[in-house]
Amino acid sequence: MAKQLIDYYSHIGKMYVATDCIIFGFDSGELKLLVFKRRVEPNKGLWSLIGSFVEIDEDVDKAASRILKEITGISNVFFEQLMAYGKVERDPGYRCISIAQYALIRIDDYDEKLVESHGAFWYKFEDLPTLALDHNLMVLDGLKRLRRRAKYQPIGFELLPEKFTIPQLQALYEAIYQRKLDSRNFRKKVNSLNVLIKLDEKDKTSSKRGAYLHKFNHENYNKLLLSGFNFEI
Amino acid sequence: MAKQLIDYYSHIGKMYVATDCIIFGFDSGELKLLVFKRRVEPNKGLWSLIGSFVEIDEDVDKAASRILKEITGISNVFFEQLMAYGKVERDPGYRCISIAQYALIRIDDYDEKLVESHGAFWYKFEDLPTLALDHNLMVLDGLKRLRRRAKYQPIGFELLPEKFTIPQLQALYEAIYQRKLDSRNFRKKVNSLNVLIKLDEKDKTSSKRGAYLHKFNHENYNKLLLSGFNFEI
DNA sequence: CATAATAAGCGTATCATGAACATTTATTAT
DNA sequence: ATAATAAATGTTCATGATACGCTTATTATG
Repeated sequence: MAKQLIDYYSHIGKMYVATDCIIFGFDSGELKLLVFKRRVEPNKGLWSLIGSFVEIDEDVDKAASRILKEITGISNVFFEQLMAYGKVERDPGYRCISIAQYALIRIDDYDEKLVESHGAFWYKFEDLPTLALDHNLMVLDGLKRLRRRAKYQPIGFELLPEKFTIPQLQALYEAIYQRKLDSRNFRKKVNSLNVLIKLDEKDKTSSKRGAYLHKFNHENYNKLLLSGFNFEI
Repeated sequence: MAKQLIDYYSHIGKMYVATDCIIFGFDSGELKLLVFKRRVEPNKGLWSLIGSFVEIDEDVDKAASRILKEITGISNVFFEQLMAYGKVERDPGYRCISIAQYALIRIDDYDEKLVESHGAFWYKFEDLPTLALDHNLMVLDGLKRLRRRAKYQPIGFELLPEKFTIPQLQALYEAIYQRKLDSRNFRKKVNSLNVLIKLDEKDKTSSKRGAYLHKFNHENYNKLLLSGFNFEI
């Protein structure tokens, strides 16, 4: 059988396989994206998504975990595969397909020193420069997916700190959708989901009155997921 | 620069890259899937999705087109990438990642002889056997995607012949969602979209009275897509 | 030729959900 | 004491989803 395998596979070309991470963060009311200066050709010196080749004995998703851990210091970052990018000419160096992943991180969680030491930078989403290879396309596709997902799962919660206020949550959704939302309707929708636990603490950084902090109720959230809900806003 | 490229890439393992097609069809009220008997190890003889390795100078989506053309004889089949499957152990032969695509074909369109000559077979979706490698997982993921997509685009139309009746369309959606739909509400919804052209012909194969045949209005459909509609049923 | 049988086709009432919109409240700074 | 600021809350209206029963066109049959 081993012989037959070799015969069958041997005329086929092998390729490089990479995975690139579209890392979304949220900070001071702005949606941000983590990028770094590419250190290798092609496109050396250009801003680029953070990625790596997939090792021959490594699962693709493990490779993404590894990259995310390396650059942010966090080991359980929320990420999910977007799709594979497989045009022949996408990388002018060698034939290389890339599997894009999009990740959401709580911007207060990450290890700032570590990020800086890799020459990485949180770019405001709107000001994003031209990125290496087909990375701008990946980012656009990633944002579309983030928007679509945010409608069916309160996925945005992943981008906020452990404790957060309703106005902060609203600002996040406004950043994701790039439009203003009505605060009364937003509150109503969020509360109707029963996935927030109101705490007795207030956050007074943005108003005199202060806004109540909330925690995420993971148990109710999981129940909700199973029953197939809708977070259209 | 060439030298540097080689230095950089040379320590990385290359892999086989394949693409596998989840081909949905619809026939006599049943959702079906096109599979064939695998002719190579590993899993030789098992039913399998139809796939192929991606050539070194071939785009991934071109490879999928090629496969679909080869097996069905149709050259503009609707298909879309699902995602990449990249577990190390997914193929016990060699390290090989696969990019799954899901395709929808009008079952009356395809070239029956050609399909048979490849040893392919339209399996009823519910009766699907164990497939090779991780193909059952791909199929499940593909169905989920099909269902999700069918809510936002009348994607199901792709699975019907040029001319079809409303009851046929309803049966298709019932097959996709595996539940009965109310015919009055279904009609109302479909008609409100203004994407069907009612013809003067009737199809009498399933009733004495006969049901009016309809065509798909591509122009209105494209307008609708742009305005971002919703086909939730 | 009359009648039975069958699926196609249509309309209405009710309910749930999203959208629009203004005022009061808690707190701090002056 | 007052002004300033953002947080918090409730109601109405429109739209779309769901539930539900009756009529119609046609063929087969006795």
